[in-house]
Amino acid sequence: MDTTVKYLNIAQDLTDKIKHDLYPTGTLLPSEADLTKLYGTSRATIRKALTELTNNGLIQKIKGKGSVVLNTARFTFPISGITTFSELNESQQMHATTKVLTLAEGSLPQDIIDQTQVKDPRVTFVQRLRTINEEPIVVDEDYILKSVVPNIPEKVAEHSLYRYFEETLDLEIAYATKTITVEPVSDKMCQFLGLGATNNLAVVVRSLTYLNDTTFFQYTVSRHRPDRFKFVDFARRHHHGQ
Amino acid sequence: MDTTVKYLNIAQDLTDKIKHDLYPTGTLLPSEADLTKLYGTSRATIRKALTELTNNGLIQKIKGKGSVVLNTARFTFPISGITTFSELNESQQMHATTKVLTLAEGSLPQDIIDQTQVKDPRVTFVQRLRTINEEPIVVDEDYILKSVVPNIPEKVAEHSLYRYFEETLDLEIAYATKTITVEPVSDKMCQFLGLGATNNLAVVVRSLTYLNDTTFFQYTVSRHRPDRFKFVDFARRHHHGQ
DNA sequence: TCAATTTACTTGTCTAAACAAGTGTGCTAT
DNA sequence: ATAGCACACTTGTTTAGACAAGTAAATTGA
Repeated sequence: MDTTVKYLNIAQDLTDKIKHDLYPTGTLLPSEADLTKLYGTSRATIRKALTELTNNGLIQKIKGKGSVVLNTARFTFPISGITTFSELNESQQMHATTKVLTLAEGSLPQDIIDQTQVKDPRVTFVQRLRTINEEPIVVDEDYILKSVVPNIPEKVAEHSLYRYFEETLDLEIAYATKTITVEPVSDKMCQFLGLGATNNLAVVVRSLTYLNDTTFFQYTVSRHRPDRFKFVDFARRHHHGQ
Repeated sequence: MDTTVKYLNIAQDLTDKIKHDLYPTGTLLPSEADLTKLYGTSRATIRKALTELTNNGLIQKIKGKGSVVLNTARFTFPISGITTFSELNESQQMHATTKVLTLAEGSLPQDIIDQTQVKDPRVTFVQRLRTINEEPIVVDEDYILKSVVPNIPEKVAEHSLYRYFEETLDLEIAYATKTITVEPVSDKMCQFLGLGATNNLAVVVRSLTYLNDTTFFQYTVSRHRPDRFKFVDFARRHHHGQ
């Protein structure tokens, strides 16, 4: 929490104050000059903090006017960015469970080997069923490179892979590429998800996850019940000028 | 194109060079010091340009090493951010058409009035069917506030709304919130999308779009054929530290 | 030979300062 | 009264410099 990095601390502090309605939606934040005095820092540092808030969709800066606090109420379900099931579960108040269906050694699917040019395709394969309020929501299949994570204890699979990666192994997860499609799934998958016979479609989210040093280390296929799937995104318009 | 803003020009130049393989995937960009000399500018400006590339998923910066060019080949279909059908159509090479099904005046749906607190709910309603290679792909329904855009010529609806907003009306589109869900749709919608009787599910993307001064001005509901829908995203991991 | 240290180079953070440009208020001259 | 202007305040861009901290290769010492 004490990041020792000023601009992140300031960004966190401003974020907290916005969430606690100390800076209400629709009002202006103090000007950069005022914030500079308030936090006893330089304007460049304040601006770096405000850039964070802008990227997170918390404020909109207007030249000549100031920083408007945006309505963040609709954003209580932020699945954009890389957020995990456990983190989602903790931020919301829900009765969620994770059941490990499979935990085994195996190899990365061939198309992913081709895509990532990985040398050593040995992986730990984890298949898990996630439920919320006793209702099946999603089946996650993770392929985790053994060259990066040699083994995964069963207890870890039952809880949070990411916490194990980041807190125990000190891996620095940096970025991921995701695709979302809708596809028919196998009968067994329909059973897991509790899908009726009339409809065998699931929402499939495929992720390739990379570490800070750009090494690929995890491939995930998540199959969601279509009637329980919701993806929320905040997007800024980049000026697509010629 | 000549933005007169240095860091954006540099970012565009570096982006072009990466796309043309002048800086190949997996190699390092010149160091910030070298780029400073190359472009005859300050390091802060170079760093602002590199931040753009980082946000766009083109490079990964590694402290002490440099900026690694990422494999952008898989990203030829970037629907993340706010990108429109027309822009997509032009960047890819496809035979796409737009057919205007409805162009009328109306009112914003009540739930959106509540969500946005808009005072004047009068809108122009545009319903359009998009096809690619003679195949129906998506039906877009746009509700555009008359208080911001008084009227929309039919010819504009046939081509690009955004080009009209940005280039003709000089509106500055800033950000949008999106949700993606999967929902059953009406029989008529099934007809438009060419969906068989066995399956009446469509991928529904709802967007609330805002201008630079935070005024809400457009609500869009897009219903996609599930078997033709693909959403691609690049996401960075924010450190969810305590 | 090999481990430890130094050194050079890299990115990350922070500061202070200047000017450009957009917004809004209020005064002034007509 | 009102149109126009000046002024104060806002964010946006750019510069130059300093130090911290991570990486990797070269050097040194045992």
